[in-house]
Amino acid sequence: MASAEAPTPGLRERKKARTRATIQQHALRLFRDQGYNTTTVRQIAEAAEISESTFFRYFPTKEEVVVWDDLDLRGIATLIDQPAKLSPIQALRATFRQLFEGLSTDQHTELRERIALMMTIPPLRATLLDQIDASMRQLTEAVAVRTGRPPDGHAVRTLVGAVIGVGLTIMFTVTDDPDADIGTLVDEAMAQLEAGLPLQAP
Amino acid sequence: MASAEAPTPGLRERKKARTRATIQQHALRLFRDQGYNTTTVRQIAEAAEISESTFFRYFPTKEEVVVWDDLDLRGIATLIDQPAKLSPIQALRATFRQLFEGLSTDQHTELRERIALMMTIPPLRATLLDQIDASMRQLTEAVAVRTGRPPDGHAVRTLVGAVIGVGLTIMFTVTDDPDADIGTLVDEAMAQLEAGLPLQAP
Amino acid sequence: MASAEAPTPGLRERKKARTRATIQQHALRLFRDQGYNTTTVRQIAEAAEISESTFFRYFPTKEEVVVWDDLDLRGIATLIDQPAKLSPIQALRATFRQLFEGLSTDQHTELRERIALMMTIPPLRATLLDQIDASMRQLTEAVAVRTGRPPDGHAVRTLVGAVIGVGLTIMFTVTDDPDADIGTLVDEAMAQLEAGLPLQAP
Amino acid sequence: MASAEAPTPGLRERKKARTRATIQQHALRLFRDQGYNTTTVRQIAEAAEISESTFFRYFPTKEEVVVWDDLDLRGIATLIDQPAKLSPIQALRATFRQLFEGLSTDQHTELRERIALMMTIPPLRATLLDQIDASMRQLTEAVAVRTGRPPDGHAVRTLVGAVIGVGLTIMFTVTDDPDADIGTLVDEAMAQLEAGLPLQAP
DNA sequence: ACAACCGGGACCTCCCGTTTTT
DNA sequence: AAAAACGGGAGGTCCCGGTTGT
Repeated sequence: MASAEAPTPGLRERKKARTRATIQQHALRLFRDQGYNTTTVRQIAEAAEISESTFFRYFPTKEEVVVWDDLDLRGIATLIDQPAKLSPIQALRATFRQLFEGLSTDQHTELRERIALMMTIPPLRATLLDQIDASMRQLTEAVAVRTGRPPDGHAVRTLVGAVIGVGLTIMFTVTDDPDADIGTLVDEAMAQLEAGLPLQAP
Repeated sequence: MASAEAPTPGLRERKKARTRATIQQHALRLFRDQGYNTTTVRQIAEAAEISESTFFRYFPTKEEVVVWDDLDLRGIATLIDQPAKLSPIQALRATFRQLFEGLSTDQHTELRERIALMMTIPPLRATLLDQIDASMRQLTEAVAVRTGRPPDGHAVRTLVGAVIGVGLTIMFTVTDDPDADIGTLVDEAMAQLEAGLPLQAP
Repeated sequence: MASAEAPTPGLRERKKARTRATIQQHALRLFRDQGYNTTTVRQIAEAAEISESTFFRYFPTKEEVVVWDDLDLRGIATLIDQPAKLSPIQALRATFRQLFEGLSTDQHTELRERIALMMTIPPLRATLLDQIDASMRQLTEAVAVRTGRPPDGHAVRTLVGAVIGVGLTIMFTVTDDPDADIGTLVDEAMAQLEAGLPLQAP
Repeated sequence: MASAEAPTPGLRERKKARTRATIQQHALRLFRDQGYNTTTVRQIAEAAEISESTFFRYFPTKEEVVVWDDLDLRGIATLIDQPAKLSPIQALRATFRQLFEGLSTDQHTELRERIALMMTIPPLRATLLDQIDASMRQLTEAVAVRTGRPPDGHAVRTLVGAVIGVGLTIMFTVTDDPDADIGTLVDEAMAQLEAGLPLQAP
């Protein structure tokens, strides 16, 4: 199978994942309360009840604690599992829907906060291009596999570019309007892409 | 008066502006050569032949030295001039075609170099988000006007997002492959968008 | 008895010795390739395919991995085995000859590298005096036993001092000239000591 | 001119030199009292009443605080003045005798204290190798000149090594036994070297 | 006024002893 | 008994505000 991971990854792995999530939650809370630059790694470590060393074992830099995300990983796996008869955009739409439906309210809030931070804090904005680049590569590869086309073909790249672009739009929107629902925005946008971007002149 | 600025700002002001520009040039050169984080303020100060203290008199933080306002999109006027019967994507495609056809070889080369710079130099990457934001706003406004829809509607934003996204893809492509022709890439991508991103599963 | 070691130390002991040697070899290679301070214990452990904890079970500190040597131990045993009729210097010369003859080419190279490291890396230089001190005490004791003199007598100490001193000289020589053969240098120097340091004014 | 420096280097320079010396003194005192590894840079900084940053401005690493160029061997001139008919060892013995006879009681005490310091304080032990190296080179050169042999020949080097080695022995002895008379120890040891290290098996 | 200097603190890497999991 | 993980803390670089010297 494609996802060659044990279904229950062992106690160790689960604990690590939990610790990782805990650190991120405390960090985001502190960032929200008192700002990014004025929050020290030491404070995060104390809040998460770990040592500073452990923090850096989980996140190589302070920036990564905001940037890190396992949505990409899960997203790819979910995408692969979509029925083969769906078109790429349909498959992506289904994937996103599943991903966002699986989020609890807390996770949804956290996601929004991370987006807002990434769009707002200069050193984090600086890393956004890397994020985009990485996401594009993963998506391109997955779409190429689904459609049997070469991953460096223009058709695949253009489609992925459009998807990433609407994602960016939504990140701007969410940053401006904290009440917006990400899942809904994404689904509507994907529907529009699926329909061929119908927006005729009046 | 506060807002009363002299038309010729006086010798002292001009000298300050020149120093400011000098510092910025040296900083950007060093950033390009050896990266942002690995370039120290001391090195910038030495290159610009000033003291570290003086650096901080001109720029409150190291991050500020990167502010960059040169690039922007000129094409709104061309977009507005397109025949009203064209759909937004058709109008955009025509606009881009005219813009790139109007470029001399030198201009084309320069454009590619600027793109490669922006994608390559970390602090410029950091400002890319501002560029994207500004471009999105302008495009959104123009498309809203063309279509008579509200500029904050999701349909318009999604369309603009997709266009910007394929633009990003092309910037990545051009950076990787210096022989690619930007105009052709853009036109092909817009054609694909116009066709509704047809990419069915095999 | 303290000195009662089994002649064949048992499988477990032999395996430990082999692991110890493996760790040391990888460490020395890494030190040579990328420097002492810039080589981490983690890298050594990975190269030797053990865990960090295991590294510290075999060597209490990172420094010890360079300093450690079983030549001394074996040297004393070999010295004791020399015929009683040999003078101390003759016995030492025979001992050294046997020791160096027993070295493979690889061991010889490794010995030279360790010497060069110890002479070159500051924190290791710092431990050299301890090495010398320990060697002197062992040698003094052994020579005192052979000659039936008190180990704190000046005659014994002076002789041992001279031997250690020429050893130091050879270490300097080997560090400067990597092509020198340690065994030959030692044997020549011991011959000269045996002859009473004949070096008359012309 | 060789030393192209102003005779009075300005208040700033003098203050820097004083700070540098102060830091070094406090560091060495702490190293002696509580060991090198167990003394932190923070402690040194506090003792010298500076900040940690300032410490690292003066010394790039903790190790560097130990660089020490004060001690050196003055005796080459005396050695050269010895009658040409003396063998190298005889000449050295005469040289040492004259040097130690010329020492006042205070100078003798100070010499012993410096020896004890160098043997006791780890970072100074670390520099001992440099001292030995320098001494060896000077001695080698002088002996080579006296005997008309090449300074890189093994005979000369071995002889010098032996002399340095007995010197080391004596330094150990003096450190252990503060009542020993250095001059006497040196003279006896040189006599033994002169006699060809006679120490037969019983 | 401008350079040099200093202090304080954040970030991050590394070492190494201790605890937990397998 | 081996590994992995963790804790604690030192070393060392950098940023940036404030002070002192020229």
